[in-house]
Amino acid sequence: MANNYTYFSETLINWYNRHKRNLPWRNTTNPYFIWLSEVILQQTRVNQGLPYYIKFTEAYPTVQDLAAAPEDEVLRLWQGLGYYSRARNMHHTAKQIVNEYGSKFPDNYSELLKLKGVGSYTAAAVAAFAYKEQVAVLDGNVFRVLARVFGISEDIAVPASRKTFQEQADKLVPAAEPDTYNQAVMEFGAIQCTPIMPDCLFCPLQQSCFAFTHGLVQELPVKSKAKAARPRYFHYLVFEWQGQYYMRKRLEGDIWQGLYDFYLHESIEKQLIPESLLSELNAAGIPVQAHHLLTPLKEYKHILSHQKITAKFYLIKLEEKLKPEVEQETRLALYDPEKIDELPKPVLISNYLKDAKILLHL
DNA sequence: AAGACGGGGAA
DNA sequence: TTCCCAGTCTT
Repeated sequence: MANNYTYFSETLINWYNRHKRNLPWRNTTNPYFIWLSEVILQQTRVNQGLPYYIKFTEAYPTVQDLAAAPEDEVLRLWQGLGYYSRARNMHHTAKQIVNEYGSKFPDNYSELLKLKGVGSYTAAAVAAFAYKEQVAVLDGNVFRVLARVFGISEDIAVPASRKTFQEQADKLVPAAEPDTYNQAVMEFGAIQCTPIMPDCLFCPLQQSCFAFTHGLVQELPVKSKAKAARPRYFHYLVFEWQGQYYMRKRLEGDIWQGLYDFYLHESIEKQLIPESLLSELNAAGIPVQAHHLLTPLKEYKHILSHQKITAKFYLIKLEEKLKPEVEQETRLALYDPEKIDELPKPVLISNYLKDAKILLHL
């Protein structure tokens, strides 16, 4: 053992070579594929991201293919993965790579960091995996492993703690194979040094682990609790006209930017106030009366990490199409079910469309 | 520094 | 229920 740092990295690489999963983005040094996988895997478990990685690499084998795709198509492929700004930023960056970088990826950490949607984690990951740059990735797994092995008790939810972890992480990256080492720490955190019930009994770092030797495995890492999700009450008006449905693309400033949903009326309290809705519709020039608003039987609960949405859908058959100026003002447009299938939609909306048998597959 | 931003799976 | 996941951007 040369020193503790090389012991740590060599032990992890040895462990990794015996326990690693065979994942497709590990069998390539193509920076485009690696970047794609890293963006998909941000705040996302491997099992959830894997099918999306397959879909994206098949639909867009090169960065030029991704750059050339319409945004709606990219978001539709991303549908269900969440954090949709990742897809929008990724698309933006693909176009930038093609138009400003001659379709060639930046080949070092600091240049990668300039790309939209590429933060310190992704820049380090691409630099290490595609170019073998000696940089340390720092993700949730690495925070946890370092906190336990080295006994770092700073709150990992606080940005200021990052410095301590980054300094520790930087000391550990070997010059020889930074790519394998970085894969190894993360894989170790994902499989062995898990958040709950870590497999300390068969851990190769057991005797050198601060948390294990001090009986602090349950206490590390320290992470302050997230705020409670705020409740929101959505009343969706599903306007139908001759088998077609009015939908609209969501704007920036709220969840689901760029995805399509229906006319949305939000209420502060759970209960809909019909007078409030009807006057709003009247002002917008949409001919709906109180008796059209039959209380839906089903209530949809949609839980996000920061919002708890309760949604009801009111299907309203229109006698005639909305006037063009009303369509323009409300940004509503008529789509048939085949077209609706192709639109990128929040999971909540997809669930409704399926239940209402407006969309049969999905 | 704190908040916004999705959705799913494990215990 | 609670946690948290191969984080980034905005304010």
